[in-house]
Amino acid sequence: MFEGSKPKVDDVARLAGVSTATVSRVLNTPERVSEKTRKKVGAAVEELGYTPNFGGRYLASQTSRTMGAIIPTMENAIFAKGIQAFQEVLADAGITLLISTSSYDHEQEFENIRTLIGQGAEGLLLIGTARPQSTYDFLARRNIPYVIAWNHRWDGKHLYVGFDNHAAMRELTQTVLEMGHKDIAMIAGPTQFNDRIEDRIAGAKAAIEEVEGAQLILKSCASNYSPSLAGQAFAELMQLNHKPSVILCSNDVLAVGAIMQARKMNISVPEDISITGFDDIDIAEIVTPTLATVHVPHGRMGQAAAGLLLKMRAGDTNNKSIKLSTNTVVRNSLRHYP
Amino acid sequence: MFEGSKPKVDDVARLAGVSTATVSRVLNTPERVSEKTRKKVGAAVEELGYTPNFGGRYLASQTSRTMGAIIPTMENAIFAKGIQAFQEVLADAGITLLISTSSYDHEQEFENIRTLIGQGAEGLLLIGTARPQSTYDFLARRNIPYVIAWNHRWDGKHLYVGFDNHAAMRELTQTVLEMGHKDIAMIAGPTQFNDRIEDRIAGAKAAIEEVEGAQLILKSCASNYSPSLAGQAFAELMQLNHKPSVILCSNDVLAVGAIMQARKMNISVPEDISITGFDDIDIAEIVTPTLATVHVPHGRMGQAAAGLLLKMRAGDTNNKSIKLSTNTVVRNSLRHYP
DNA sequence: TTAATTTATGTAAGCGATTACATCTAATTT
DNA sequence: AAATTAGATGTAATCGCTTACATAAATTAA
Repeated sequence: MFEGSKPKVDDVARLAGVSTATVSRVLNTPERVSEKTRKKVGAAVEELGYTPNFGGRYLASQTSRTMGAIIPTMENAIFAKGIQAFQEVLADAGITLLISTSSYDHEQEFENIRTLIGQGAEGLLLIGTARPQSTYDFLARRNIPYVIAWNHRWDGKHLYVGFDNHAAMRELTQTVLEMGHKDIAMIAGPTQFNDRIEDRIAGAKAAIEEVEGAQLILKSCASNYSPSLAGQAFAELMQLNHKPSVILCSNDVLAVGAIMQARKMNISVPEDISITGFDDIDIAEIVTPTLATVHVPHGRMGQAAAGLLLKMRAGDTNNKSIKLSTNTVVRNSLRHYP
Repeated sequence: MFEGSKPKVDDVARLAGVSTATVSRVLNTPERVSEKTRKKVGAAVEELGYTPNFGGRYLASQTSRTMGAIIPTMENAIFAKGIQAFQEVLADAGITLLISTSSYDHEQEFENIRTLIGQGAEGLLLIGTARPQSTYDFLARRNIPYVIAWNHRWDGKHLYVGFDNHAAMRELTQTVLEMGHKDIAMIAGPTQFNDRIEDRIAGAKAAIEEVEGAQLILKSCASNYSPSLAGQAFAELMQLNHKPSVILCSNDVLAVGAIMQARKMNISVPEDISITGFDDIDIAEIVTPTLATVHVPHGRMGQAAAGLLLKMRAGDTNNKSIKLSTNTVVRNSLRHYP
């Protein structure tokens, strides 16, 4: 009780009157130990409050039962649900998840990858594809299984567990076009470290090019998760002579920023202008008017990513990317034009 | 490049033509190595893409440079900002953060604690005080530094980095009372694993008892983070003969649930009824009407918790709890009565 | 009953790093 | 120039655990 130091296998072994090997077996392969000793050892473990030291275990067994996830930020709800689901599946399989955030920075992401690998991560969840080739080379050289989530491409370069941002945005845009909109603006954050946004922009463009007379005004926003910067972008769009009738935002956070700004400026949505988002996070249904957006199955994506990594960890080499479907959700922020 | 196996100190040492001890010194105490060898070793590390193995390092040095945080859930934005700040401070100090979620379950939290300690966590961030004594005993026996965040009590039992939920709720309630409300309802989630909610309820009661003729109807909600269950609780309150003029919700998520339900039922907030929340997360300003709530400095709390744990890790034993101040934010969902 | 097999347990060699201590070289002092 | 000291590097023990192999005990077969 007053011993600050942690009990070790030897302590447990001594108390239970067995060898350290037996203690280890009880912990790792209980079926190989007789009922009787199993109980003795169990009692000793309990009494001492023993927890195996990860370092020793990892070193000896060469397996860490650990995986890593690197997300751009936790502040944004976009990743929360997916990561939560990811973690739950791993926890059920007895795997600990290490999470770190890269702040949308390649160097920091690389540092995080190094650290996680050093910590013994047996698999990595990465968000999106945009990162230097050197990072991929590092991963390949080390032979670390990883999956790319939140996006899906057909390039066959990586294992994806995500959705087709291009197709999803294209579909949403088609819906918008069918409603009669021709003058379409888009507020999107930086694409430099964010392939998802890049694909969404391309998807919108593709849809618009198919319709005669429709045109896109692309307005960039300095951040992908700052409602106030999106509000600023909205305000600038409203100063144009030829105003758009709808604004597609690259995600829900920006869309909400735009809606809030519209309210401030006494511009009513959707009467004066329609606004759409992407992701369908909680706020999409909370904001007034409710936000038309693209629904993304975040939970299922996290689960699928975990499942895939677990399979890879088990040695399964014949794995395929998983494409999840999204769907356009029309809500009050979007209406027919005129 | 094609070697799947990870390079080890020996590999680096061989390539650089030095001993493993020197490689280790370059990595950990570079000032003890001559400029020349430092460069040689650095080049070798670079060429091999070497990352020290955590297990070996931890075992030998007895220091993991790792801390753990256990939060009830990630789905709820309530913890995101604080944890993000916590992680940033740790990362700056070169400490890796391990995060796991307990789903508001004591057993699972205990399991997580064991795992994190096994992983070498040198400090733990826990949310709130409500957990079995046995968990605290375990922590004490192992001599693991921990801080309790998201709450602050004067009992001197733990190191807190948080705010006084009781006082904060009391202050909000006083504001409500000063606006003339007498019939006050409160929607609160389960208190069983959640001391913060318990304190908030007590705080509201304390304020109400001070005012003659004021009374509290406590309506419990089966979850602390389900807007729809809060909506249900709201609907039930609306069936009372003697309806309250204001509903205090134990957090913003529940408050938003109540507001949404009110809208569905064609009850207007705040004309027909006022609603308040707690936490001041993003949605408080997004929802219509904007939500009156208690502002909590989540970011500063995370930073302070990290700072405190770092100090404890450095051996500083004379640490004190940190109480952060909150403030009542009156917004449109709350108005004078009548 | 003895031999063969199965099952349970123990012994001891690593796993990959760090670090106390020893050694060697170079710089400084006397 | 010899003696002392400081600085750089190497040698080898060590951290806590797992596991291949060896051994002992229990069971089954012959």
